Amino acid sequence: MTRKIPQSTVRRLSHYLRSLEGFEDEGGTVSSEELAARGQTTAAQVRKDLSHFGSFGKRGLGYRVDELRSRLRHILGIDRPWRVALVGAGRIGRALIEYPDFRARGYECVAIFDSDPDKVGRRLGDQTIRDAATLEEAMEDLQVELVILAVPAEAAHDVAARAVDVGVKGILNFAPIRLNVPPRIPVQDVNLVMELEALSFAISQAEEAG
Amino acid sequence: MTRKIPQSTVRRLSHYLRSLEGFEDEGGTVSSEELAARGQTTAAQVRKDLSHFGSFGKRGLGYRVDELRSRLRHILGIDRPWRVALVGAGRIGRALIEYPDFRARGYECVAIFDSDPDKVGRRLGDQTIRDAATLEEAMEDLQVELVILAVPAEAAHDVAARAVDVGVKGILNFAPIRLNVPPRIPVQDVNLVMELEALSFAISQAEEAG
DNA sequence: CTACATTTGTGACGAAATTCACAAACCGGC
DNA sequence: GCCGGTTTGTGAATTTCGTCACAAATGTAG
Repeated sequence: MTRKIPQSTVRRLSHYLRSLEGFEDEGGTVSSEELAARGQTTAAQVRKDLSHFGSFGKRGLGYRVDELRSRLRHILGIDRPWRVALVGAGRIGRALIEYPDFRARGYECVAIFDSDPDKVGRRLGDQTIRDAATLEEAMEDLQVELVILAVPAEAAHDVAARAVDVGVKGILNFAPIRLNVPPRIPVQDVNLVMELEALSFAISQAEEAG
Repeated sequence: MTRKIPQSTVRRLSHYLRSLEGFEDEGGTVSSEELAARGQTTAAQVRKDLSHFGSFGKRGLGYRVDELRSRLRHILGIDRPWRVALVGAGRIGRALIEYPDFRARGYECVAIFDSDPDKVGRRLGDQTIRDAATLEEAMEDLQVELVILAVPAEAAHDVAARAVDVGVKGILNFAPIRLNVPPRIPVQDVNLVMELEALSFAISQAEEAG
């Protein structure tokens, strides 16, 4: 029932959940048609996406909003808290950690590291910035599960390897390189330059065509 | 030769370019095999991706590094400067604008807007933050081509519509909603919550399987 | 209880992207 | 100039993803 799930399906699930959170009608139901309208997709796609994970939803009625919501949270793995560490207290790292939705969705920042001596010891959010040299010990103690990697490209491989060594389960990678970690460790790349380039590409294409 | 290009191809092109920039060997050549090794893909995929845009590269030899680099820049539309405006001078917008690669790649921030009176008039980077109410006039004067939209979800639709009205060509959207703009206007969504959820999903899946 | 109006879940189909495999092109050496 | 070793470019096969269409299930009205 739940084998190879397309990445695009996961992104849509996330989007469905976002739509459902805008719903106030607690006890109500929602049809695949309605979800599709909010999500730039089709009703069939919504049903197919959900069917990968079982069949909740009643024929003739639709999906119960509250149930679907908690199912999606479970599927996406956000029905439990995650212990997160930020490595690299630069602009991007800070922006993310102070992002209000971050904590609200169960991502709990339990440690922040940086290698810059000027930053070590200062506070950020409710954490004191630790020396990156103490990364292994601290991550093990604090049982960090997830690392947000926001360091320069040169340092990224090293940090990733060390984090994986002490049992981290996944990495959100802002460094513009492909990390070389064992395949069992999921890595999600976020690359703002790539997004900008995709945009300028699309514009250039549109100009040529039009 | 260059019709419907998959989004995944564009992302890979961007990645190839990043790899090539790490190359010092100016006059040298690189094979699809080598590019694939750096890019988490296959040699055939590299060749197929490039073949969408013509056939540069010499059989038996590979691709000339400097030529491929400039070709990719042209394809991605970054062989010319882009006039960019930032709307929303919050954490995310600031992080992006101060990102060193940003300007280095030809994205020139020519205006910053915010609706918060406390922020209007303050400086950010080399710009003074303008009142969002003056958006139309300023964008037209400054010939803004590209908008980075980093405002709360409630305001995003309105700002997007107004920007499109005064001739903006594309939008990099950080608001967690699907913008409702004419299809001729490319929109690139960046959604950090979605990335985190994709990551926790992948981890949960890996745990179930392993 | 029956007829009817909905809406899901899913197998069959079609489109799209990736991989395969190989002929054509190129270089260097002799 | 020709041969051998390489590597591209690309049609064809394969795999993956999205769409369609419809039977099965459910609620409602009478």
